Amino acid sequence: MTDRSHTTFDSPIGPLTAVADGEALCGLYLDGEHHRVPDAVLGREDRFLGEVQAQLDAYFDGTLTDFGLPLAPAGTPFQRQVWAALCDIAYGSTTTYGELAAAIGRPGAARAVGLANGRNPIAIVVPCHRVIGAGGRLTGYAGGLERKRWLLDHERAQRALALLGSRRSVGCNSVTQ
Amino acid sequence: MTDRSHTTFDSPIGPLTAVADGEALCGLYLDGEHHRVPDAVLGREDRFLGEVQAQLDAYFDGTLTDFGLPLAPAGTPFQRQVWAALCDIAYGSTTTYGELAAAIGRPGAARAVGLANGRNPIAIVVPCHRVIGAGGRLTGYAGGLERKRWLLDHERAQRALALLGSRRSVGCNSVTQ
DNA sequence: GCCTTGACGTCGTAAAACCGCCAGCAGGAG
DNA sequence: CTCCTGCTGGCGGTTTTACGACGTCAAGGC
Repeated sequence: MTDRSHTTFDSPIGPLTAVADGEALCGLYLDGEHHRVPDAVLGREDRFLGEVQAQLDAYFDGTLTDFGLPLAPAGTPFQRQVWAALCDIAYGSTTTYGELAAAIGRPGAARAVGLANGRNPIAIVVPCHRVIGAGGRLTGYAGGLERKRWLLDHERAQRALALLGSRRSVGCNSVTQ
Repeated sequence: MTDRSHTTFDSPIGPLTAVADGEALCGLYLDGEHHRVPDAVLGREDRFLGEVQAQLDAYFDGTLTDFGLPLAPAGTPFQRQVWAALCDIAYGSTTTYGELAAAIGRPGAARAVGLANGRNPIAIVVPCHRVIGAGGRLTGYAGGLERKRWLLDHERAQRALALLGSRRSVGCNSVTQ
C-alpha cells in the first residue's frame, strides 16, 4: 500500500468519494454504496484529486463525455479484464452482460461478468452503469437503480443535445498496474 | 494425457499397482487405497514398468535402499514441494510433519503437509511412510497403519543388518515435469 | 400473439469445511 | 514429583459449497 488520499464532493446524484493511490484513481464511491472503502485512507488533500473532481463536474455539466484519468483498480485478473472492457462502451450507449462476456472471449460467463461489474471500485469513470440485461432491464447497480437510470438518462439527453454544440473529450482512461 | 500403462504385481504387503506416464512413474498404489487411480489407463505392458517392479522387489528383499526412477507425480506446487522433500528422508529414518513443514520454509504448515502427504500418488518410492507425528505416533497412512508400521520395521531391520553385508543403491529419484 | 414466471445451465468468487498437526494445559495414576 | 491421556485452540493448503447486477427455453394467463 502506497500513500493514499481521498476527498468527498457533491454531485447531482449525491456525494462522491474519490480515492487516489499515488497518482492514479483507485476508487470512486457513491453515497450509500456498501462497498468497503480501502482502509488506511488518509485525509490529505491532493492536486490529482482536484483534477478528478473537475472532470466529474464537467461530466455532470454535460461538457465532458470521456474521462482521461490514470486508473489503478485492484481486483482479480478476470475482474480487471471486465473493467477494461467497460471502458470501451461509448458514452450514451449500452450493452448487455452477455455481449460483454463474449467481448472478452468468455461467452457464457455473463453471470460472472455481472459479479465483476458489481465489484467495480471506480463508479462512473469506469462506466458499469452502461451494462443492462439482455431483456432491456437495468437489473442492478451498486449505487441504486435510481442513480443508474439517472446516469443513463443524463447521457442520452446530452448526446441528443450534442447535435447543437461541441463537446469536450479529455481522452481515454489509462489503466495502470 | 500422454499414453499411460500400468501393471499389478505382488509384494509382502499385498498387491501393488504401478502406473507409468510415458517414461516416468506417476503412481504406485497399495491394495485398498481409496486413491482414485488415474483414468484412461491402458493395459499395455511396458519395459519401464518391469524396471519399477524389479526395484521394488529388491526393496522388499532388503537389497535396495534408494530408488532410482524418473517420477512424474501430478499435483499442486505445494504438494510437489512436499513430495520432493519426502525423497530426502533417509532410508530407515523418520521425521515429523512439523519438521518437514519447516524444511520447505513454511513452519506452521504442518497440517497442510499432512494433507499433501496423504495425497502422495507414489507410495513407497516417495517415502511418505517415514513421516510420523511429533509425539512419535504414526497417525495415518493411506494404505493402512499396519502397512506403515511394516515398512518402518522392515527398513529398521534391514538397516541393522547393513553392518554385516553390503547394500545396493540405484541412486536418487529424479522428479520430472 | 405477448408478457410474465420459473426452471435449469453457466462461471468466477468468497466463505466455509476439512484434515495423516502441534503446543499448551488440566487431571489422574504411579 | 513425573508420565501419560485427553482436550482445546490455532494453524494452513485444498476442496467443496453457496452465491449472484445473466440468459435461454418452456409453460401459463391475458
